[in-house]
Amino acid sequence: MRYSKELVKGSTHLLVLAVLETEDLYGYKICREIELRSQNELSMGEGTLYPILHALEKEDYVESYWRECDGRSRKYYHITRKGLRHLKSLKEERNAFNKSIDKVLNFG
Amino acid sequence: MRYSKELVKGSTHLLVLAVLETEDLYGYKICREIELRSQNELSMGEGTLYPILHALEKEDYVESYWRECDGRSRKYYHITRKGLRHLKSLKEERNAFNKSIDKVLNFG
DNA sequence: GAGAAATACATTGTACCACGAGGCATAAGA
DNA sequence: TCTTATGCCTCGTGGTACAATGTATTTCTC
Repeated sequence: MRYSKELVKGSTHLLVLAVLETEDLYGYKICREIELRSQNELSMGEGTLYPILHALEKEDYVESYWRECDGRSRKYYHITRKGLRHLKSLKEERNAFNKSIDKVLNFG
Repeated sequence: MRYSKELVKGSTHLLVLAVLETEDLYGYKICREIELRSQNELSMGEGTLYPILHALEKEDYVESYWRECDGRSRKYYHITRKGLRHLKSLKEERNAFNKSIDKVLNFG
């Protein structure tokens, strides 16, 4: 990513789930979608994305299925209801965390 | 901290420098100050803080000096001009990063 | 039609970093 | 006296983003 590796941590699952909230997508397309939405300010490598997708699937936050299209097989990911709840809680955690940081930064 | 370890990453140096911007403090007090300012929503362990202070000093973002007070020796840290510049850039990076995340979350 | 670039999946090894657990010592309060 | 708070520090662990690498297909360019 453009940002320090450490800042990015903790936001990757959030980003992936947020993109999948809109529509089912396959891995490669998720990377492109994150770049598109962030106007190329964020870009998640595939070496980062695929392990995340597998982890999310293992926890039943997403489901995968293969789909043939344009004579090409792609592995699509679909966010589950559990995943939607998780996404919501990740967003809330992010908001609360940012507020806490702001308290320290803008104290007094 | 109350928050997931990963969210916290990338914000620790920012927090420490932000606290030192106001006044010189020693390690133990920095921990307490972060708790105070965040109303106990953030709490940095000493095992986290001290390595950070040493790293910040190594990069000339802070300077340390020993001071005797109340019959007790404490190692105070002072933010340098270089440290102030670094703090400013960390704040800017944080703002930009949050905006980028928001773009992905609130797309379309 | 040949070669390059994009598409698409994935694994592995590395480096970094927050944190808990410990260690040591002194001062204050119960 | 004993516990708690203060105050410094180190080390081992686990988690995680990422680069590097591998494989295969399709599309674009010359």
